[in-house]
Amino acid sequence: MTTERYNPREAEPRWQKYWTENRCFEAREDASRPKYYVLEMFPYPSGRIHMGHVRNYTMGDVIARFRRAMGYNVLHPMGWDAFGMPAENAAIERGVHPKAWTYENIAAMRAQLKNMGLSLDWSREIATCDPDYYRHEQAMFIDFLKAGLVERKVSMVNWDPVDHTVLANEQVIDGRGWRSGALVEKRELAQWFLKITAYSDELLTALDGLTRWPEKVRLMQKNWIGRSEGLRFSFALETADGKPLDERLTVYTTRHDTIFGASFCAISADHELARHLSEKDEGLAAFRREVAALGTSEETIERAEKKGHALGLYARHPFRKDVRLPVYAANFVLMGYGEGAIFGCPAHDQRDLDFARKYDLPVLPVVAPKGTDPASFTVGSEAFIEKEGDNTVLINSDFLDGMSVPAAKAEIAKRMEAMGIGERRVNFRLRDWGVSRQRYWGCPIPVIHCAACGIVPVPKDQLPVTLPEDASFDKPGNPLEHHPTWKHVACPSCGKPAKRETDTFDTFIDSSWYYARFCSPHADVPVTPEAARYWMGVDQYIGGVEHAILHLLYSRFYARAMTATGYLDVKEPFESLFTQGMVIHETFRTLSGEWVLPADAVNQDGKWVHATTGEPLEVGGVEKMSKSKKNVVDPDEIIARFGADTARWFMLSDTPPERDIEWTEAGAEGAWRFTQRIWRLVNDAAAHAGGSDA
RNA sequence: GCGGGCGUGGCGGAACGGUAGACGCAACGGACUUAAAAUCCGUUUUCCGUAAGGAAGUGUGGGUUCAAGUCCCACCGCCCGCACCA
Repeated sequence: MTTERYNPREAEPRWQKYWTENRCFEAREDASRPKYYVLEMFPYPSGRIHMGHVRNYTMGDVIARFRRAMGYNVLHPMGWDAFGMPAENAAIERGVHPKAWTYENIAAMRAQLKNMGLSLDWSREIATCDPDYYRHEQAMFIDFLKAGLVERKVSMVNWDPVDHTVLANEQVIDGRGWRSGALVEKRELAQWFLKITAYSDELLTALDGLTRWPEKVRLMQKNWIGRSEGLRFSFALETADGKPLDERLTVYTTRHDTIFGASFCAISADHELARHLSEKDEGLAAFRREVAALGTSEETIERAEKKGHALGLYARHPFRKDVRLPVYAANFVLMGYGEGAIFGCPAHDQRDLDFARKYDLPVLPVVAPKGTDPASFTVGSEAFIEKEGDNTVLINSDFLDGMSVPAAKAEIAKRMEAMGIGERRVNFRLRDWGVSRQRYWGCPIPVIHCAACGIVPVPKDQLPVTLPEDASFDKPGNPLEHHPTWKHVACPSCGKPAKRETDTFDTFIDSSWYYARFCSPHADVPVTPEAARYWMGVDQYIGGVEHAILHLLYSRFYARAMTATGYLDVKEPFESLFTQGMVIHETFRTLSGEWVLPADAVNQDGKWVHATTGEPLEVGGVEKMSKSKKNVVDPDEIIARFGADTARWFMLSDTPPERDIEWTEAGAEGAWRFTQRIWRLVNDAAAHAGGSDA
């Protein structure tokens, strides 16, 4: 029995040094051994690692070590998702250059990760803000452009009139810019889009093949893509006094069975027809402005009352000669979905019902439970929506009477197709991916706008288009736009003065292909075919569920786009996905509501008080670690006190990896004792075996 | 509103329809120590009982079954995602 104790402060650096010096974790392609690619979502270099990183990277590390022990050739790389707003905010607030800020943070975090004893291949480290990384992103974008996977179009954006920039939906709080506090406007802006919708169907159906992904994530993506089967058809239009118009009104519906219950049509305020008519109708123009001012945040949508503005036009009912439907511009019709126009059937759609009650439109039920007397079946303030399994039939619907809903849909579709006014159509909720950002700290979009030649891609031999270092951040708006010289270039096509695109890419692009770059991080192509063939796809991907849709969907699209342009030959980048739970911790606050560090809370006779002020404290919930709630625990402190192995052991042993883990002082101490026990066990066994090599 | 998930000791959590609470943490008792830490041994679902033992018990209420934490129905609570998508 030894009385020695394990000293991580001595042992951990010694082993970490050994691993580095002997390049223990550097991966090389080796066709004679089976490969295993384990990847954790790479971090944003905020400056310090947090407990979530510790948990995430420990899980990946254990898998990497396990697979190595099994004889696999393991690739386990690390890099930095290094472009983004916080670096630019630091520049605005503290005058630090985003590049300097970012690389300082990277250095600090790299040291922290090394202290964690992770078996990472640091020879493959990449940072997305490195021109040697983003030049490939630019080259691929140009090829995507040629392949028709990129589009420039005008779209509605959240515009901050004070900061002169587009804001993401998440940056709009209560209709105001999160930074400036200015009321956000909807504005039309020409933006670059990646045509992810070209893959809607495939991204959806291929989900079934991702059997090693969490069901939850697959379902979330499925709902996000949002496939619906319906009918697109058009109404003949006429004026109030019955004069027919040349143009027709095209709508999209999944409830064509309810056509006999239609009592109005509604178009989006942004619909072409509404724009056109508003030129001569000041009331309509005012209505459109009102809708635009409302913003797009969830709360405003929820609170907004259904409102419309009658256009003075009427749509002829396709099957009832005596019926015509008033056409409105309405605030609840979205331009981005379907045709931006609907027919309203109030009896069977709650929104349509609210609208009909407000404008006193007829409510005619056309679907009812089987056996109901059509004459006595009425709809009050709640629309009758049939649920799956309900036994319902069509009523008040001429030739559809008595049919089931699916039969009625089929009949209407058939008739409209025969009449040449409609067609069955599959619609998706998924939109194209707007990737333009009016920001400095991102990858420059490699195109040039020429008055004569239009949009001209930067020739590949002139890549990368690098960011100017001497940008200034003292004015609101895009520093690239303000830069005195950077944007002025000669057109690569005609040589005349032209203007460089000053928008940069959405940083989600950077993270949509980094997994491929890790296969050959120093190559002069995005990824070499040999390396990709050997290492791709990622055998185990690990990260937070908060990326279930955006990052993981974009990456799936990007792999397809790269495959379509010959850069890759893999459609699904991540063969197996694991989403780990969050790290949570107790919270405390004073009676006046200020958050207090858990370390400052002490329990006196069953009551919590502040350790130094003695102020009584309220116990808050156990919540995700966040600076604002002051319940973060710094991994560095834990590693300094107990060593990395203890922190790692606690993260793995306390709670199943997919669930939220509560960080507790007692749990950490328990993990520390356990680490000691293991060490003694091994040390004693070694002593008995006649040697000691701790 | 729509979709999904989860409710078991003080805590993390185990239980092919077959002894509920494995294993671990914490806590408590004991040993060792001048003392503490560490370590080792033991106790630990709740209630009654000195004990032997008994009773209750997996969010709530029903049901299926020889047998239910597990299967079915209804409800309650919490969490997550989407949300005026026609």
